[in-house]
Amino acid sequence: MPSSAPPRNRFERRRAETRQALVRAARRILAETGDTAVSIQAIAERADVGFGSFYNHFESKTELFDAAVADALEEFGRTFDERLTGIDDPAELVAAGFRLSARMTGSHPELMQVLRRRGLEHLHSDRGLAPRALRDLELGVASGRFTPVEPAVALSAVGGTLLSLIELRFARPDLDGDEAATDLAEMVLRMLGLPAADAREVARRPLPDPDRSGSI
Amino acid sequence: MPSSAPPRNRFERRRAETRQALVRAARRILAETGDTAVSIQAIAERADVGFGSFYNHFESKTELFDAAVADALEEFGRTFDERLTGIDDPAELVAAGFRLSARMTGSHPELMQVLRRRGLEHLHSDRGLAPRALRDLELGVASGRFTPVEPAVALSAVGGTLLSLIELRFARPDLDGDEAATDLAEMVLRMLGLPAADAREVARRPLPDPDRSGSI
DNA sequence: ATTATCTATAGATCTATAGATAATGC
DNA sequence: ATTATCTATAGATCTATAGATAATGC
Repeated sequence: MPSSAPPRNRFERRRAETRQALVRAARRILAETGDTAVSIQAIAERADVGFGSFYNHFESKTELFDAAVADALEEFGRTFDERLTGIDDPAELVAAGFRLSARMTGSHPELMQVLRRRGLEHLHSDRGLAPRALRDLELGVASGRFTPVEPAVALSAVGGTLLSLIELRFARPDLDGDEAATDLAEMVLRMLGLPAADAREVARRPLPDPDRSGSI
Repeated sequence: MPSSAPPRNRFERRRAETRQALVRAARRILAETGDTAVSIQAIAERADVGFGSFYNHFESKTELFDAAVADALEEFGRTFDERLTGIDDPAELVAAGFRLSARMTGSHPELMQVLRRRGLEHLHSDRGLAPRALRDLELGVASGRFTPVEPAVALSAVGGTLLSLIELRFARPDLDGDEAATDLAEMVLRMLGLPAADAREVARRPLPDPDRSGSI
């Protein structure tokens, strides 16, 4: 996958656009129904791309949908990078991540639906967000802020709770999302070993400003 | 669904057996590949049942797979009932549930794989385990053992963590499962508001004996 | 007589590819 | 000249049903 090489000429740009159209269509389908048995014809139509073009880019539906999930995960990670860099207290980072995720169910619903359906199976992946989360958790333990525990177990706890927050946002839109996220973040910080008072305070620190970047 | 009426005569028994064969085949397929696009023909073969029989019991694959998930959830709940009745401290109940679930990935792998793939979408269902878990969490809050919080948020936290424990057991079979479950249970109890020392103690209480019931 | 299962099959749908068409590189 | 896209289609596969077969109820 030459995802590193940016398109040089018009050929490559057009090719990349067709591929992106297919990936975006797959993301929409994943978010709306999750039905990966949908026909390649329907996918191509959704992408507004000739039917045969599919085979210029992917060998199977599985391959396409995997690419779509990877694409969503990457966008999720990018948003985290944009919005959360500069926070170096691991506890605050966890809390901010929870609250940012809750807000993203409103601003990036399609992306979050994909995560909702496919996130669990990437929790212990060695690419994407998982390794970074692991590192932050280990950092928190090393600095004495978190109670020592097997890193994979801590990752499970935090990741599972985050996914269930996303599920909660979609399953119970009647609840106040930001409040739920804050409460859950506070709970997660207690889980990681922060004293109750600290957990309460850290979970309620204001999120960093969106800077000049658009809407979130 | 006349799931309440037990089969009276040989006709009804045979009919129920055919249906069960289809459901069990669907459970195996869900556990092994999760590929719900598999053909009805392949399902019928797997169940060792004539192809046309499928339509005597289900109108679509979706209907069959939903029944298979419901079947798995029910078995999960039944096992909890058998093994955890008699525990009335909500904190101990949560901890025992975590450790029992971890063990079940070894003793009931197929069942737990189904849960792994489909559990999240049933977290806030109004049938099955969710309502009971909600009740226990509310009980814990009422008795002062747990810190007060919106019940659905507590359910998200506990359920999400449990699902990620199941994921962890399958993704990292190299880790000691019972130890991971105990550690995670301890963390969840802290999350719910137990003091660290209490959480540690409760999470390590011995599980109730399997009584005369077979192997777990 | 009734009911469920099984086998066979028509018709629909889907996949993968071949060949024509259109756009750009050099 | 090269390359990607698009259209058309052959062949494979899948679904849903019709009708035959087998088993039980009464």
